[in-house]
Amino acid sequence: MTQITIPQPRKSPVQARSTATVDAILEAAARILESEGFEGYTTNAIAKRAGVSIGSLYQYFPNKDAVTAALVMADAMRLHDEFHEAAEATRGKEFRVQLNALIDVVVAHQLDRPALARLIDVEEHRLAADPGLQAKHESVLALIRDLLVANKVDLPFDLDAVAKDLFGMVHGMCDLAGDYGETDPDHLKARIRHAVLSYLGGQVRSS
Amino acid sequence: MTQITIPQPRKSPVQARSTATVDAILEAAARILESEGFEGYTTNAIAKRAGVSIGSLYQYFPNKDAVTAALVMADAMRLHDEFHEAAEATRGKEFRVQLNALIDVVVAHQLDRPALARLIDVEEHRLAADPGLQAKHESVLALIRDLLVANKVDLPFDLDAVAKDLFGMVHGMCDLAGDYGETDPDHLKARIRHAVLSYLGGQVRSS
DNA sequence: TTTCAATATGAGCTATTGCTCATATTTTGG
DNA sequence: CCAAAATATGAGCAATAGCTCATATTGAAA
Repeated sequence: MTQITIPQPRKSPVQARSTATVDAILEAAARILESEGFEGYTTNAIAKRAGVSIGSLYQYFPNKDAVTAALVMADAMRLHDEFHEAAEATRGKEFRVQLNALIDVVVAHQLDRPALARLIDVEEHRLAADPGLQAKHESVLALIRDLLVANKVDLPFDLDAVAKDLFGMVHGMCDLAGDYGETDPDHLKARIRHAVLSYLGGQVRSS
Repeated sequence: MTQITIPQPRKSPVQARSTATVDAILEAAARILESEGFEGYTTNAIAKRAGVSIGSLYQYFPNKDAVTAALVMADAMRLHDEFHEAAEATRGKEFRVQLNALIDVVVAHQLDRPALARLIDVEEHRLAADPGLQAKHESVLALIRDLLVANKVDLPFDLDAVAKDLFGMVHGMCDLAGDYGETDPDHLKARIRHAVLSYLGGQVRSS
């Protein structure tokens, strides 16, 4: 596995104009990845679709990987924030309600743009060195684990592993559902809830 | 999503010599994907690593995608065959035993070369048009579903969806375990069994 | 208004990629 | 042993990638 280092942005945007440029570039990058895959994912294509010159792109991103890294980071951030919001919004409620809220977030995030999610996943691995990314992931898993601890879940496995398992299984089920073009998100959610709740077994009672 | 058609092999190898060449090319392709990712995955690199001239590669594969398609197909075939063997070997035994055998196959397949498995997954999507591939997948899912039917699993979801869910969740758990560098496959298997068995809930009894 | 920093532009350089083709070598069947 | 078929070779072409840089435009502070 080749090691990849992502240099810091060449310039930080200070005027409103340039922030818009950066945003347009990231949005264009996402859209191209989604519609063309890695094939059409070139810096020239990104710039063109963003309605921006190639020179502008390279004024804010030192290289192609930096664009991708920013895209991946934005995605991770979104999941992270939505996850924490959902946890906040259901604080103190029934364990089952809290779990459902978190499941909804992950399902929505994954089903929103399935093709994009999958490719971001791959790039996420290639750029895994980025400590910021790992921190976001750890944070999401930690939140799940805390929820398990708070609700005194007791299983023959350590809770870190359980947190990973839950996240992984939800992810995996969404992926395959996306592949087979499942249309009804509620049916999927129902099954995922069933999977999660039964994994946690007798542990899920009303408070 | 750009549509991709994979032309048939230019020539079919007939002598032992050329079969070896084809094998070497596929093995090299796998190894490069695994160690360098999409970055280093070029036809020239594949030929070089296979110890074969670039001309030879293009004598058996009409283009780069054809190499990838063959690689993906070989991988799908391996999983498919191992899956059926495991099902055969445990035919008539307890449901739980049969399930465990199938889980072992998937875990082994996924944990064997995790990085390769993930990239193959992506390419599998890009080349999803291939009917042969889809057939293998359907076949694997059908086998799971048959197992569920034979054991009179009764859940509030249709069994096709359940089969997908089981496959997806196992896949997802393996993926994440691989990401976090879990070393002990037995611990992972134990958790996966727990997840699968509890999803199937009270349905899993001794025959 | 003037001045300078911030931002934008895109022609085009260099490196690399997928791939071809004319040629050489090996194997096989008679 | 010999032709014809199968296989192997690799220099190099056309296309395209990532990226630079000299130049132009815009915005804001004075």
